[in-house]
Amino acid sequence: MMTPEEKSTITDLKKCNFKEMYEYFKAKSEERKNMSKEEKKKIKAQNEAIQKEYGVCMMDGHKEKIGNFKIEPPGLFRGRGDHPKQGMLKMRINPEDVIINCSSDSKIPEPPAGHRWKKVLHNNKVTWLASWTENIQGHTKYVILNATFKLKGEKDLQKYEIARKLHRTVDKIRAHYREDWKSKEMMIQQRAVAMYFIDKLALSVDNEKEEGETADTVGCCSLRVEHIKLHDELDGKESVVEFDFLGKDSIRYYNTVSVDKRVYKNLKLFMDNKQPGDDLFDRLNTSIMNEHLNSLMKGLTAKVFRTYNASKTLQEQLNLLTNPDDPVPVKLLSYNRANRAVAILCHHQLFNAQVETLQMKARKRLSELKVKNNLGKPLERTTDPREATGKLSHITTLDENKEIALGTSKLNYLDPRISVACIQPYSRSIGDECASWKHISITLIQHPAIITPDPLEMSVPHAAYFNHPSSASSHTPDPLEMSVLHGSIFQSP
DNA sequence: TTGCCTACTTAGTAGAAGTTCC
DNA sequence: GGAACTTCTACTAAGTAGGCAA
Repeated sequence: MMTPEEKSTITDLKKCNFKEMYEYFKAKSEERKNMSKEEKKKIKAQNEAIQKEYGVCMMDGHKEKIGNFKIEPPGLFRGRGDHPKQGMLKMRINPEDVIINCSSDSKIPEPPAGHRWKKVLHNNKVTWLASWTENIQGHTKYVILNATFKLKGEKDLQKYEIARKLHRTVDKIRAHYREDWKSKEMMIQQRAVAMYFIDKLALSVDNEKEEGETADTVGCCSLRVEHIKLHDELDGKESVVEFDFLGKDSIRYYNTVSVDKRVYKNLKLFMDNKQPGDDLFDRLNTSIMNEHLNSLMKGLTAKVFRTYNASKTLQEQLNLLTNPDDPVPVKLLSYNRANRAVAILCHHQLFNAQVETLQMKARKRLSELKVKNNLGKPLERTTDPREATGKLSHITTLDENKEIALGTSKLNYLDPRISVACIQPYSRSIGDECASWKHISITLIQHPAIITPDPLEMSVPHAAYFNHPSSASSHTPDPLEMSVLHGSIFQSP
């Protein structure tokens, strides 16, 4: 930050020499690297003490970890993609900017000496503990609990239950929107085509955002004419739609899809007499869509289709790829491939310069190891699993996951019960080799729900599935008692 | 109907932390 | 024992969705 005097002196940053700063930070980083074991230990202990004092709270009588108890430090706003506010200064937050939310009978946290809080609330209808408004976009930021907290698991369970409810009625809903393609009313036609895209392609929904305030990204409802091209025929397929747009986080979505003839015809109509920058679905927005969805099924919103199709894909892939007799490494490879199919569906990407180098190395090692094996084929069952070693499976996974991020779907889209049901048979068949379920699941899958099979030991996000009283309902089989086909939770009720 | 606001949920990235290899 | 590799986690941006008021 510059003072007014500095601002009048420094008019062109290109003429500044930042070498000293650069050297300073380089030295700092070097210093960190060269720290002795004792110093590292000391810092770790200090951090743990801070975590112990500020990183926990009591909620409904449970001790819960707080996710982000440290306020965001000042710095340059990064933003993703071509963000108009990229590089703006994110100001320091002072206690005077912070609202505290806690029970009226609790001990109100002390502000730092010489300061006071903006406000202290006692709102027990929300989950946040403190909030402030950031200066870049004027958004409210929250101090919230860590993802492992009880309520989060319960809400997750609800989310997947709605997805399962959708499964039971999805045929009807699909038939309904197919019928609506023929509607005389333009809004209904547009709504039905958008639903088809959301369902078939797992596009995100997209709410309108203020122009010039954020990067120019779109979702299904805000697609513009310039984002799609129609081909009567392409590569031997008929009625092909070519999508090309920037979605959430400015990740490019490029896809060519052969669509239903009626949809193709509708799209032509929607694009008629429009400029490239015009809305494709000009009569549609997310609240129209969600209101309609809720009338078809209580609790249904557009994003549920993504959850449903993701979990359904996992289950289908697991059924297709796994065999109860597979050895553990092969099982793991199959699980990762199924997970990967979901990540592809949901378009979760990984861009990292390091990944490229890692992949190259992995591929090299893979070709050395693979000679007698056929593990390289994506999404196919391996024919001779016994030949697979854990190492080879691991490297194959790495190789196949180029630019595909698996974590997001694991965390937000995959019903953990499917994973539990899938590896359940293993806990019986592996026997003494892998001493415990715990060992298997930690090695196999870093899935929040199945770090350990013991519901009483679970301290992870989806734990509520198994240890909350309401989850004892008929929809939530005890993982230890499950005798369902591995991976099958989408069965008829 | 529209715009705005609040309160979550979903998302990718950097780098710390942990593990394996030589 | 340290370098190289790999995984995990903190961080925070960017979505979704509901509610409310003009």
